[in-house]
Amino acid sequence: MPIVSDEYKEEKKEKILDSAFTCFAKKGFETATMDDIVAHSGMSKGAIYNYFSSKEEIYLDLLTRATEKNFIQYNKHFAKLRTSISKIDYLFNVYLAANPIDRERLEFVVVFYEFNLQSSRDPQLLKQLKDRKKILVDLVENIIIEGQNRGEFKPHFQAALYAERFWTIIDGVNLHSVYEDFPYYDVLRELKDLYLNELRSE
Amino acid sequence: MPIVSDEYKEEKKEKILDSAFTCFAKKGFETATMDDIVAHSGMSKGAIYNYFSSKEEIYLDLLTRATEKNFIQYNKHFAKLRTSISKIDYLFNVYLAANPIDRERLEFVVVFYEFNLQSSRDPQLLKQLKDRKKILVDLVENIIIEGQNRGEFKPHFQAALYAERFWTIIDGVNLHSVYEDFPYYDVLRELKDLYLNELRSE
Amino acid sequence: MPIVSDEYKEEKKEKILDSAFTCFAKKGFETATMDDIVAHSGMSKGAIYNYFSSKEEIYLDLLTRATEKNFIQYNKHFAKLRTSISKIDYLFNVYLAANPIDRERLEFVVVFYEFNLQSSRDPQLLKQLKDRKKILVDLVENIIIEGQNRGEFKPHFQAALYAERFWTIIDGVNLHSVYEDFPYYDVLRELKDLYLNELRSE
Amino acid sequence: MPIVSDEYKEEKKEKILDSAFTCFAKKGFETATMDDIVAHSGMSKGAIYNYFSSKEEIYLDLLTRATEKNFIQYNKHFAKLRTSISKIDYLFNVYLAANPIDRERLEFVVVFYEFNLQSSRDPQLLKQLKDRKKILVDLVENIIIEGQNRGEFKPHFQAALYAERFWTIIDGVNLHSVYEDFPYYDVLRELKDLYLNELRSE
DNA sequence: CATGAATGAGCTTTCATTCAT
DNA sequence: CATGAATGAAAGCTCATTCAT
Repeated sequence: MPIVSDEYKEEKKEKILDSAFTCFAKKGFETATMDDIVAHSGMSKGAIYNYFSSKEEIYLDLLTRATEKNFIQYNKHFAKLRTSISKIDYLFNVYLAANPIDRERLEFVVVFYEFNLQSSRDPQLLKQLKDRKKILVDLVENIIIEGQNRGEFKPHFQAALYAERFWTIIDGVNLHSVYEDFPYYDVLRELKDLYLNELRSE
Repeated sequence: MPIVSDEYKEEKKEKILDSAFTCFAKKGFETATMDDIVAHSGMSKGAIYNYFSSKEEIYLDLLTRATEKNFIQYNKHFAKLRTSISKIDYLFNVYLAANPIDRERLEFVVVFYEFNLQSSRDPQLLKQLKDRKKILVDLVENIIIEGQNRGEFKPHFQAALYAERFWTIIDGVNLHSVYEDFPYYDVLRELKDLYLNELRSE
Repeated sequence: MPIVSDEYKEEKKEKILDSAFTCFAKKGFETATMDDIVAHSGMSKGAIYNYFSSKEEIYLDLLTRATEKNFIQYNKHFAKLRTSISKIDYLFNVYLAANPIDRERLEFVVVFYEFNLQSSRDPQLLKQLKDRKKILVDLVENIIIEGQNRGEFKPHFQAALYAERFWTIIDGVNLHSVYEDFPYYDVLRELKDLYLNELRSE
Repeated sequence: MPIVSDEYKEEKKEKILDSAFTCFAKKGFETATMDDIVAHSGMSKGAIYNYFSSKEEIYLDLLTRATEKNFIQYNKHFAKLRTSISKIDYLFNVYLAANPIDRERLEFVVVFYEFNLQSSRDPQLLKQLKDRKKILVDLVENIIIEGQNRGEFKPHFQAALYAERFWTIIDGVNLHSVYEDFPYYDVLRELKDLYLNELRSE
């Protein structure tokens, strides 16, 4: 008979993660302190350590959840779509719909890419990161293969490579969106058209 | 009346910057300590503070110089090239020639992009970064305009936008090279062909 | 009107003390945490605080009970013995019978002597410790006096001093048993013979 | 060309060790804090960490030095003595000369034995402790062998065992000296006479 | 009585920076 | 100019104790 429900605990965890995200976004992982998170969350230091055993664990959980959330969201939407082309189209549109100068989105991008870079120094983190990336690459790769089977896409393309290219483009554009006057929408729009035109069977 | 020559000073500065780069690359800016730099450079702590007034200043100088060095290198090479297309080709080749799994290159990439992301939090850094980026975008933009004037490239393309796209691609590919098994060469090769084919006048 | 019986309470207390002893033995008083005791006992933190008001109180109770237990055990056995010499003999034999490399015994020794040393810093603890020691010294002293009255022991010996010497020997040997290869049995045996030979009337 | 001399550094180290000893003696190793040592030494926290890399290292150095100091002192004095008996006599006298209620001596005893007990939990510490003990046992053992060769001592005694007994006695007496009214002098005196009488050849 | 989540003072340790030599 | 010992404000984390449920 637990004192509090699992929902209660999950809520607390999310509250901590929310505060942590805000702090990491504002200052970066290294620079943000546990005291920052304590102050922002309004919880006590001990309480936070009851839910996470280290600052790094918070960081990891944050990223894991973000990935999962996106993945679930994508798949959920794909269920409503018939053609493969509309799925790729949808993925591009997710990023095209984003407001490149939206503060919150930008913060997320920064925290997220910093994590990527940071992890290049830690084999354990890198492993996790690669797992995550594989999930996303596979997602696109499967759409492409499906599209090739359905005759929507050129059959001779290497699906895996083409999937890699998709995320390369997305990440390149995202990264550049930290520059205030980057023509995010125009560049991404063009790259999308290029991507889809090349892929489509004539 | 300075006691030591400017050359001497410049040499010392470069020695510090070299060590600092190695340390930042290995551990990241926050995690690398002044003691690391002291140990790697073989200089004393006081000596380093004679040339740079803070760890951050070292970081900034490092990035400024890196950009300048690249810019000078590019321009130097362009002088030998006649056609605009060969210049764009050269720029792509610089990155295609890079060994994506070379440790040192990867470390540079990581330090460099970390700096980009970090700067999103500091208006002063962002300003510097944007200046730097403008130099690089202008570099490509000018090549494109030149190529349009020479009839090498399609005339109706927006040169600025197309230049932005160039760096978006490069940065996207670079960023992904932290994943050990990223097909760096294949993805970049394809993106290059796509880029040039679209640009070229028929 | 207590809700639970005293037996119930005593049982719980002993359960806590058992766990606490194990934890103190394994890590030492300072290093062992209440969480360790909670984990080992399977009880809740609140429950433990219902029976003891602090970690220190647990420690004290533990030692008090250990002494009492020994004292009672000794006296119980003495009832069966006729001569004074056999009583001293018995006391030595208790320690000779101990396995010097037995993990549990060693842990008890360590916890016990740590407590002694710790108490030298706290007048209140020291008082308690001295009371305990007096009980043990008196125990031996009384045996010696008894033996002198019965003509078993040399009459001119100062019983109190000789009793002190007994425990000095025991504690010295115990303390050295933390060194793995200490010839515990041989040293104690010799010291016992010496002790008894000197004491015995010719 | 170091900024400060080695003597300067050694002095600082000793200053830290002195303060640390006082603090450990007053509160015990676990309870004494680095802030205590900082306050007592008058040095800054950083300065202390320039000389020792952790609280534990200070503790270890303290004990190592104490042992060495004693060992050197003993040997130095032995050089002046001719007979083996006078050497054993000297060793006993060192402890007989000690004032059992001297605060400083008592504190040293407590810190020292706490270290012994603590080390029973840490294989690395235990190793160090056993090395130290071997040195001291060997010291006495060699005197006894020497005395046997010279005809001063009974030839059939096991020197090693007899040396062990010596330190058992010393440690037993020392340990009991934490009880304020322990007849330290009388007990030790008796034990010394007993020890020497038995050892001496008739 | 039992529970275990919450508290927050306090711990060891780090490190950018200063400054006497 | 060079040196590296000294500084001390934080940092991440622990844990005895409390108390609402």
